[in-house]
Amino acid sequence: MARTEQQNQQIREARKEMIRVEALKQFAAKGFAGTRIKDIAQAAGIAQGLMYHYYQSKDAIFTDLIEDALDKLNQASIHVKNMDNLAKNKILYAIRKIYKTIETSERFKQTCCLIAQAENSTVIPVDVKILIEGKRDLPYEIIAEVMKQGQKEGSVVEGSPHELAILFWTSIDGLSIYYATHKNPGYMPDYKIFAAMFLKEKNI
Amino acid sequence: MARTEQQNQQIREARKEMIRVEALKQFAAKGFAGTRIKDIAQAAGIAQGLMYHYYQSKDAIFTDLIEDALDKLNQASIHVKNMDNLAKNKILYAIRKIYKTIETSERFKQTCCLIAQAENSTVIPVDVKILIEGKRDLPYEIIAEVMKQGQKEGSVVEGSPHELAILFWTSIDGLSIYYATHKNPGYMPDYKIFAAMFLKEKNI
DNA sequence: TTATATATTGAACTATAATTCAATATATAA
DNA sequence: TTATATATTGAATTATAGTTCAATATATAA
Repeated sequence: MARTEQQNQQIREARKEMIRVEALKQFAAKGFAGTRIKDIAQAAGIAQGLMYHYYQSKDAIFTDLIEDALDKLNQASIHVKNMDNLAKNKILYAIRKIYKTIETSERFKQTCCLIAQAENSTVIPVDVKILIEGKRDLPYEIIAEVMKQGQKEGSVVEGSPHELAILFWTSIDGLSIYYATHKNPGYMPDYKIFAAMFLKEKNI
Repeated sequence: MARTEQQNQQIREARKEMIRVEALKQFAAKGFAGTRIKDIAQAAGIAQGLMYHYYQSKDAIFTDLIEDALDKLNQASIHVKNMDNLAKNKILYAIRKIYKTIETSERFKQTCCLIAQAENSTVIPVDVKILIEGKRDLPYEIIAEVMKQGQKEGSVVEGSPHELAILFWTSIDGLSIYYATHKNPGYMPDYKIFAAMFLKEKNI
């Protein structure tokens, strides 16, 4: 016999993780169509053929990343939804958290960028389209609900909660794409400025 | 002899315009890497080979579109810069104009989306990179100047004018990408909500 | 040390997309 | 009508990228 099954599992998972890390970088920066398997393999320091020992196809890597990213985003959204607090504070918490994490975590920034690109792209694998179809709405719905709550509480500006949610997420998308591709800045603009779009009181 | 030179010129320009219209649609929806020459030709109703009678390469079509788009954006920015008015009004005018035009003109929406994608993509032809390098800054600079003017006049919120400009354009980018790829809505959220991010007074 | 299961490589293969080109169609000046 | 310059086609060619595979390396249980 050779290695135990457990050892192999461990190696397998470590390699897959390496591939995922590099693939995320590439997909976030270049989009699905613009990313080359060759480049991912090169960045991960392995032969191109080895990619297919761990992932069935380019589509499969992308699908894996997207599924993981959407799940994390949804989990975070649910966390905001379940907070026992004023809508105003939920909104401020969410924005601060997103801003802070984009600033401090390269991987999170790339993840935001990946989702933003995938949700707005028409040239992604059908599996991914279906995945997005099923998981995309929750963050929009939750933010819309929080906006509605805030309007009842008098802290959030007037307007369709759904439109406010679109404004919220599209602005986050735009920012994360910008900061994922522009190396220089590193720091994000003050989150309070962004929050002012939704909150009535300026003194936050 | 056959046709006069003038007649040929006319045909040539009409065909190029047809190609540009369809290419813009495709590039805006799929990005540079995700767009196929075959699809542009098909959409334009011509043989694939004919594309190369009018444009040297896929790169050349893209470059042509980007140059045109950047020039239009810069012209519009200069128009805002030269307005003899309070910063507050310049900002409101700019946002209202952009929102209104994204709403009413498919082509403008696609153009916004094209620029947003190109400026944030690392997989575009080098010529286009250079083009963007040279022409991208003006809209950012002009909005930053207007923000500074507004801060002096007391109408614009505190914070680095440059950061405010980034927030301005990345949010526009996010929105235009969203509305270019999601067919259903058609109408944009109220521009005043977006404007509230930058203006101190809520009663606009 | 040896046997063996799995990891790894790199070249071959296949699929897809960009580009070229020889052949043909077309419009108009003569 | 005819000659001819240019438009147009579609198939051939070339380039690029994804995938497969036979050969080889490696780690460890026995």
